[in-house]
Amino acid sequence: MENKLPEGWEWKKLSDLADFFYGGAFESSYFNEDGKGVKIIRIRNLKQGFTETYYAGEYDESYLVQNSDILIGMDGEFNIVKWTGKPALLNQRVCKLIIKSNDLLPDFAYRSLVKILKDIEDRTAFVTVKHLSAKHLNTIKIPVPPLETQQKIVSILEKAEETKKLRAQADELTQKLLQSVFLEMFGDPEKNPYGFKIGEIRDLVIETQYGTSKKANEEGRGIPILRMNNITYEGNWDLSSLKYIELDHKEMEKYLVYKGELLFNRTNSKELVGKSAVYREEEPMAFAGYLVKLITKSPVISEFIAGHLNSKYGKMYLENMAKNIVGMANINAQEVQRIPIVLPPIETIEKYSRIVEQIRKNKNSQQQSSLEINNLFNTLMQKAFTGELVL
DNA sequence: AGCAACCGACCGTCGCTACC
DNA sequence: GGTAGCGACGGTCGGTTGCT
Repeated sequence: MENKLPEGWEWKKLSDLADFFYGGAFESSYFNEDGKGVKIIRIRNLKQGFTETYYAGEYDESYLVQNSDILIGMDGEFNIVKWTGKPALLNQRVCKLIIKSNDLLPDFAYRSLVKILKDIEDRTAFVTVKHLSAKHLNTIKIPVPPLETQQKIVSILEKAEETKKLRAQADELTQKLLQSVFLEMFGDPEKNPYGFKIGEIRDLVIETQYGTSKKANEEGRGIPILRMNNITYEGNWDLSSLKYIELDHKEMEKYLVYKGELLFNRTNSKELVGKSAVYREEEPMAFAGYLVKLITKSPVISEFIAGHLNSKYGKMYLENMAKNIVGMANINAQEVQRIPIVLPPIETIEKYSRIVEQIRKNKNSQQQSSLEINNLFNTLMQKAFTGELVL
């Protein structure tokens, strides 16, 4: 862990350069979400996507967090964030870090701690959730270069992060491009500006099949089986967590999906029901019972239906179909086929399919470059704090 | 085939206890 | 008396099963 550092760098104990303040156990009966009192920072608030909580009771000023203070979550994930916003109260299990030494830039400390905490988290034993102790925080040592070097490293990492963000934005744009190509070629289905014939999905489908309800295994016995979490909301495939299933000859005939066929998620939460994607792998896979397979006249038609179902209009239609159901929403094989769809000439559909394929090819190479950027970023992080970065 | 209850993994938070 | 440590409660969510 404590490797050799270059000239001018030094391992220093964080507790010598900074003070830790731990949050108090504020009475939860004073918690509210109506904005009464002062904002309180609980562990969940170090992550995005949680509603803000306020505390309406008495408190000591020393528990207040100021803008740009560094906060560390001590339960569950050991998150670290720079607080932005008005002063707020520090709840129990959250720690505030105040750099007191002039030899350490807060931003440098913040960035080096991201990795250090991740390493500690990886090594922490746990029963239900991981706990970070104050004792442990006090033993943390960080490599400290001269101030000038710290500044350089911080600005390099900020730039690298910016690049990562740009890449992510480009990926998002590609997704939008797919949607606008559909809209451009076939028009808003509600208005049907090109005056295409309007039909139903059933007009394009030869046959539908439900998948198998047999239990899957994770050990890799048998062939891979597609489940609902393998289809993303956007209609792409995420094959990162596959399960497997053993099928006999007869079941193989019923429960395999082949290249160019369309899969539709029939049971899920209201927002996610109806996720659909065209199967694009050469080797067939099995599919689970909550997916419905639509066999169409040709792969280009599958692509067109998927484009329709994944368009803004398609999503809206699906959500309305499932609107009266509480909890798990359901759309069966008959109902999918009754969804209205424009029926453009086959030449237009073929052209659409060719464009989609081209965009997907680009997307794949983009994903490759995203991966490379992420790897580069990790290497950069690694090198930045061991002094291997040439500045 | 349709549906909802059930299951279990996940994990943030509570609050008891030991210790200074 | 206050704080740090930590076991476990219980909510949530994705997925599965079993009843009709």
